[in-house]
Amino acid sequence: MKLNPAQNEAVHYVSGPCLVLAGAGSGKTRVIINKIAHLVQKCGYQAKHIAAVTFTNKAAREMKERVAQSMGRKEARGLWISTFHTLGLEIIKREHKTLGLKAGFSLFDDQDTLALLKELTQDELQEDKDLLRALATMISNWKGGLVIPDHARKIAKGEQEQLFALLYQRYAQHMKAYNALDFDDLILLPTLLLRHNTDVRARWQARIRYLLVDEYQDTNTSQYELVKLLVGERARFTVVGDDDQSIYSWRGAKPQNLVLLGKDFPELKLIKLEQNYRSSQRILRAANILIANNPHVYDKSLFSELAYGEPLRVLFAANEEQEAERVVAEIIRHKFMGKTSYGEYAILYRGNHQSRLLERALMTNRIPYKLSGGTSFFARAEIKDIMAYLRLVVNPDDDNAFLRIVNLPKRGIGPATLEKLGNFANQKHISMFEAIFAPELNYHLPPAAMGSLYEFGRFIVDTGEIAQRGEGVDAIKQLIRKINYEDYLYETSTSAKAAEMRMKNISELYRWVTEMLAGDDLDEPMSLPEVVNRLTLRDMMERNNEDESGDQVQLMTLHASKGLEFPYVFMVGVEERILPHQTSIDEDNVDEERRLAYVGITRAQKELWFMLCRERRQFGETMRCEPSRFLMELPQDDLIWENRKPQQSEQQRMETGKANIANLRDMFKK
DNA sequence: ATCGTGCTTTTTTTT
DNA sequence: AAAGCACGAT
Repeated sequence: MKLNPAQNEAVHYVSGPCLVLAGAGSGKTRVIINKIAHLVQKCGYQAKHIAAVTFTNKAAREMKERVAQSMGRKEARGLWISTFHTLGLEIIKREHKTLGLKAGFSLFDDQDTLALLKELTQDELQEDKDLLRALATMISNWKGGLVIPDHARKIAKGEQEQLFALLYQRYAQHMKAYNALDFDDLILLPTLLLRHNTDVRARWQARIRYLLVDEYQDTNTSQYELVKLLVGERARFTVVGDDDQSIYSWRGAKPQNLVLLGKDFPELKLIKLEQNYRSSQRILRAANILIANNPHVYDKSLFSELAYGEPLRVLFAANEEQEAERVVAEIIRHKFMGKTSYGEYAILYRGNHQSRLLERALMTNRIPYKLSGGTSFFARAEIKDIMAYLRLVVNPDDDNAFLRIVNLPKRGIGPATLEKLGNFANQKHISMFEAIFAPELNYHLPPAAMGSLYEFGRFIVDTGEIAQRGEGVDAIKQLIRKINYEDYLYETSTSAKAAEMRMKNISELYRWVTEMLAGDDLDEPMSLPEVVNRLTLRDMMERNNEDESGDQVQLMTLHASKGLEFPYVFMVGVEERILPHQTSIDEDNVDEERRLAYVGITRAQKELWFMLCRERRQFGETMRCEPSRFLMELPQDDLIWENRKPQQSEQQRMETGKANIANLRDMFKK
C-alpha cells in the first residue's frame, strides 16, 4: 500500500527533529517502520545506529517483526527496538561499572519492591497497606521526576512527605546494598549518568544516531530527559504521539511533553496524520465527537474514507453475569450470521477483575479465548521461587531472593539460624550470602547450622559457575533437579493436580529461559543474568506461543488494547463509576477516562457494542448502575439503544438467555 | 485425594 | 455478599 502525503513526509523528513501527531488508526506504525527502512536503505545509517523505543513489550515485539519483514532479517539485524525500560537496562548493563554496580545486579518487580518497603517501614507504617502503597507511588513519582533522596528530603512538604522522603532514602540504601534496581531506576540511572558524565554521553550519542519514540505522550519527565540526552545537539529524532490517547498520567506520563518538545527544539517539524484507515466513518465520528469534549494541545481532525458502517449498539443486561452471557450470545449470533471467526472479536473492560465472569461465560460455551496481560503468571509462588533461585545465583547479594528460598525446600535452616546470620551480616556490612563464608561466623552458630548453610552456599556458587561457563541451560536444569523441586511441589500442594499445574508452569518458565539463552532470528542469545532481568521485565510474554491457535476471542483491559485493532469490539461495563472510574470522578480527572473510552472506541474497525448492566453487585451490595456519561456524549443518531423496557422477571431472562445460547450453538454446528 | 469449614479479601490502569 | 484461599477432617 502506498503512503499518503503526510505519511510520506513523515518518513522522508530526516534532517532534524520531527514530531508526528498520529491520530488513532492513522498508520503510525507503518510510518515508523518505513522510516527505519528509509534511514537504513536511503540515508546511509547503519542498523546499529538506529534505536526505536515503545512502551510495551507487545508493541516492541510487533515492531521488530514488521521491520524484519519489510526490510529483510539481515538488514534489520542490529537495530535497537525495545521498550524504554529495556533500553535503560541495556545502558545500565554496559555502564554498570561507572554506576558502581556489580555485574549481575537484580531487578525488583513491584511486588519485590513492596515487600522490601514493608520490611523497612514496619516501625513507621505498621504494615498499613494503603500507606505502603502511597509510599511506593511517591517514591516512583520522585524517581520519574528525577528527584533523588537528598533532593526529596529538601522539597518534601508536611510531616508525611518528610517521613516518606526519609523512607525513600532508606529504601535506596538497601537497594544499593542488595545490588538491586527497580523499574524506575532503569530510566533514572541512565538519565542521571548521561547528564553528568560527558564521556558516557558522547559514547551513547555516537551509538544511537537516530532515535524514534512511539507513544511519546506516555513519556514521563525522566524519559523525556533521557531522550534529550541521547539525541543531543544533533537532534536527529522522530517522536510519534497522540495526546488523545494519553492514558498513563497516573503513572507519571506527561502529555505536556508534546508541548515542551516544541519549546526545547524550536526547529521541530510538525506533521499530522489525520486519515484513519481503520474504522468505519460512523465509529470514527463517534470517537471524534466524544473526544471533542476534552481540551487539546494540538487540534486535529480525523477522517475516514471507509464505508459509513453499522450503527453502534448499546445493550443492557440485568446484572454483570447476564452481561457476560449477553456478550457471548451476541458473539455466537454474530459469528453465525456473518461467517466471521472468533479471532475478529475483542472484549474490552476497565479493570482486570471484570475478565472473570467473561472467561466463565466463554468457557461454558466452549468458545476459545485469549486473555492478554494479567500479571498472574509471575505472581505464582512456584515461579517466584525459581526466579529467586536464579536471581541469587546471578547476584548473591540479593538478600530478598536469599531469604525466600534459603529454606525452601526445607534444608534445616530455621528462623533462629537466619536471625543470627542476619545480625552478623549487618554488623559486617555484607550480604547474608557472603556472611556464610565469613571465617568468624562459626563463633555465632552451632556446627549443624553452619553445615547446612555452607552446603547451601556451595550449591549456589556451583550453579553460578556452571552458568558462567555458558552452560546456562544445564545450570537451570540441574538446579530444579537438585533441589527436588518437583517432590517439594507434590508434598506441599493440596492435590496432585495442583502440583502438576505448578510443574507445568515451571516447564513454561524453563522453556522461556532456554529460548532466551539460545536466541532466535530476532533476538541475540542472552546470558543468564540478562535473561533473569528480562524475565522480570516480562519481556517475553509476547513470544509466539506455538500452541496459539490464533482463532480466539481477545480479552483485555482498555489500557492493554492501545495500539491494537479488531473488526468487532465489545466494551463492557460502560457505566458511571466504572468507565469513568469512581476514583477519577472523585479526583475530577474524567478527561483521562474519556480518552480511555476513546481508545476503546477507536480499536473497532467495523462494529462496536457497548454493554451495561442495570445493577451490579459490589462489596456485597447491589448497586443500581447509570449509563456512562460518555454514551450521552456520543452522536445519538449513530447509536441504537436497545429497548431497556422489557420487564421480564429475572428468572425468565436467565432461561431465555441460556436457551438462546443453546439454540444458536446448535444452529452453528450444522 | 477430596471435601468442607472458616477466614480474608475484593474493584484501576503497567514497565 | 461472594469468591478465593488455607487448612483440617475424612
